Amino acid sequence: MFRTRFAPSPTGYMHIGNLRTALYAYLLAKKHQGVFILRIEDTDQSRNVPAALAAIYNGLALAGITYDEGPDKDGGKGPYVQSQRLPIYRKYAEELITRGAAYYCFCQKDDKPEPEDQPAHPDITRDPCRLLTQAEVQARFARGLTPVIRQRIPEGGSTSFDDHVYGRISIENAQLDDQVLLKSDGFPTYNFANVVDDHLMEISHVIRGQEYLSSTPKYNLLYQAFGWQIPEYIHLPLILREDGAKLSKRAGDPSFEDLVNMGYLPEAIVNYVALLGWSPGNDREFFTMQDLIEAFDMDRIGKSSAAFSMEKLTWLNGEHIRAMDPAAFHQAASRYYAAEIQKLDTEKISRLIQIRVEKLTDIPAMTSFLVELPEYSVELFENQKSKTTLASSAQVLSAVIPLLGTLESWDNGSLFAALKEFASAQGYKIGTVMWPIRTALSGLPASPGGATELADLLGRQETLRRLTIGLEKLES
RNA sequence: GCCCCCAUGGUCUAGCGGUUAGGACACAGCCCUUUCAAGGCUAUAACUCGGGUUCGAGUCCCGAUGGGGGCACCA
Repeated sequence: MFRTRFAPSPTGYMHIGNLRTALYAYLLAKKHQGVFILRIEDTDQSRNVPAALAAIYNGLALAGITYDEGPDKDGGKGPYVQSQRLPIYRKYAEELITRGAAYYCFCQKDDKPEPEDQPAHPDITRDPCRLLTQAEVQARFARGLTPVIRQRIPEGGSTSFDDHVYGRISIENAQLDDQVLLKSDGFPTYNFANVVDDHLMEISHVIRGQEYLSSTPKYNLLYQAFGWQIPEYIHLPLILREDGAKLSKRAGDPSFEDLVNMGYLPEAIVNYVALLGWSPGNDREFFTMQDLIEAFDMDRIGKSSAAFSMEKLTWLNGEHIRAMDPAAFHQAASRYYAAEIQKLDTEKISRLIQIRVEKLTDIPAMTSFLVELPEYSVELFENQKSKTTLASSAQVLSAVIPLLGTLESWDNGSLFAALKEFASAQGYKIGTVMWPIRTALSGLPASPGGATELADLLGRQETLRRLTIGLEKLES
């Protein structure tokens, strides 16, 4: 039975790296008809942000990642919030002491220099409390001191483990710190809570970032001390910025929610992120969540870190937008239409722009000309490819205004037919007729739709008004 | 500083001892076309460097270089 988990700490928002970790854990579970669990790791009281919990729930929901067990979905292995499991950690930490794999440490926090004060990290020095006798420990308790519980790392030797993506990793025990398992505030550290919970929640595959690679031996020592079965490890390569730096909110790198607000489709982001560190082994790049579940294979996760490319995401987003059902796209696009645009036929607009939109946030700028004709220069009427000049444009417009004024039906088909007929009757290349009209209607060098499509959208009255403005520009 | 990991075009990647080193993004050009986009085609662009092993290394081994990560009563 595959049981995987996503175990974020509620510190703010969903990073891209977190999203991918959650996604892979979800995909692996679903691929094997397993169970995906959400566990909240809120053991650092100083870092908890109340709203962050909501961000996690929203983020997962938005991404389409659904958990089978979690804080609000009891699967019999709860509670799924670590701050609600304090007695459990204490019990197991004390058990570790009896087993000789941990010890009480009465040193004060400030006894050791802060990491940043240490210019270069010295070799690991063992904590003096390691040697405390039972009696000495009792004496300190009697004085009212509250200790932390530290892991007792074996003196010599080395500890190894097998990682699904990185293979066998081996570290000298001398490199391993006697880390704190239970803090003086009674909360466990990540290092400990993780091991206890993964065991108790029967997690079969631990999926997490590569930053845990070198501390994993410490966790294994814990599993061994308890006599617990060690889970499969799947460490994921890091996601970097394109300049090679680490992705970080502080450096302005967007979170998952930020990207959604920037006009990216959650499914496109999920698709893109899935490809960062994993490859299906063929040339396929477009995946829905269902596709991913079917195609995902943990053996195909790569080892080297990947750079997050906004450009490629943007392209993939365009692919997803184009692949949308027109009705679905219209719905997604609707909230980006300005109030004045709503007076026009927005369904028609949606059909026109769907293949041209890369991000939903492109929509306002792409459509604003429909409401207000932009100020434009008369040179816009000159276009080499369409064989237009200021003179030809003036001729075309003056002839076309009366023609369209009396056209029987006003729709794209009729408009196109009428103008095409006009062009061939006058011996014009079709572009020579269409260009000045499109230009006068949009005031732009490029527009989402051709002359007749824009005319259809704007209606007869506005079309004639804009054509007249264009003609006046040409004649002045 | 010590330890761990990684290394194919600018970016994401395929490759798993014998390939004209494949695809995608981006870029440039052409075609299509009522502008743009989309689509189609073409071009430019890569195995970090040394040593081995082998008849034969992008692929295996060692080293160097470069990059990343870890070394908290943070996760």
